[in-house]
Amino acid sequence: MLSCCGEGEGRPIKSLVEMEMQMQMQMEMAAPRCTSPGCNHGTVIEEISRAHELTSQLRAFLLPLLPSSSLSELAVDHLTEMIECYNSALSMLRAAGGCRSTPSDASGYCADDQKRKRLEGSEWPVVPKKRRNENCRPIVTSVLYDGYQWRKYGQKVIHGATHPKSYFRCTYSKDQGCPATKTVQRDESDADPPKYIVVYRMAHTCRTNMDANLPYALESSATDTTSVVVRHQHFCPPSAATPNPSQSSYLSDGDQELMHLVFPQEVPGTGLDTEGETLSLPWTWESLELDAYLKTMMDSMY
DNA sequence: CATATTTGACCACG
DNA sequence: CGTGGTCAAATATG
Repeated sequence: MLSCCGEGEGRPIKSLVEMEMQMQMQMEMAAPRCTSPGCNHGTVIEEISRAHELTSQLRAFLLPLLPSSSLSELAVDHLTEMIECYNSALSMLRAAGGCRSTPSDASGYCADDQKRKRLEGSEWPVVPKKRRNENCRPIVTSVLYDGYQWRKYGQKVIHGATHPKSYFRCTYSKDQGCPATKTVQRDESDADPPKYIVVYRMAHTCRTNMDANLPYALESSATDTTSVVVRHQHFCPPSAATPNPSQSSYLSDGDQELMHLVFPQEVPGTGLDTEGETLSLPWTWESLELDAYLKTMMDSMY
């Protein structure tokens, strides 16, 4: 019934590789344009930001589809690495061109390796009461689902900001000592769809998502349906996997609107109502005409 | 009962 | 001392 691990197994991978190549080409083409006289620096940043956003969406959309295989992990790794590259490129461009950066972007992009090493050997939740903006990865995106499971632990009204900032830590922070945290704050602009400034701190050390799901998928490998269902439970956006609003990491205080970010309006049949309270899920791509949607995504990049 | 969110308090940084 | 990040008790939900 669900063909995620069936005959269509190779298709997502193929699409993924093709799209990776195209997006990398776009990124390579965008950078040189930046150096030409009269180049609109902001436009280049805008284009790369768009590519970054689309890559993030692509990764989120493909996670539930990929079968459990080393090739799938490789593909996801590539996508993740691409996102990192976009971040790096954006930070370099912003630093070089003095362009507007996000509020938390003052120190620019920097890898988390430093901080990861610093935290090695320490026990959760030994984290500084207050962190600086060092070792953070600010991202401006309209898609909040990033494939990880987050637990909200705080919300603050930030001085001068219209919208509150939400604080999330990895769901497995206690179980596995994963130090990953992130903050999400809606951008001040009235962009449609609304943009969110997501600041990631620390890298995930937990084995979740792809890896953590492998045992489940393998155990139920006898029936593809079960396998897929389990995978959906883990990969679904938190708001979808946990219809209970109080158990959603994204639905607090005015964040109801975030629901559509997980299920973009271009994707039909998500079963979401406008209140974000009733979900006719599980979320399945079966009726989503993935190919058509991916094609639309790619077309929008050119 | 287990798990997740909410929210006021606390605390460190600048 | 103001601000932002985190804690933890209260609360909500299945």
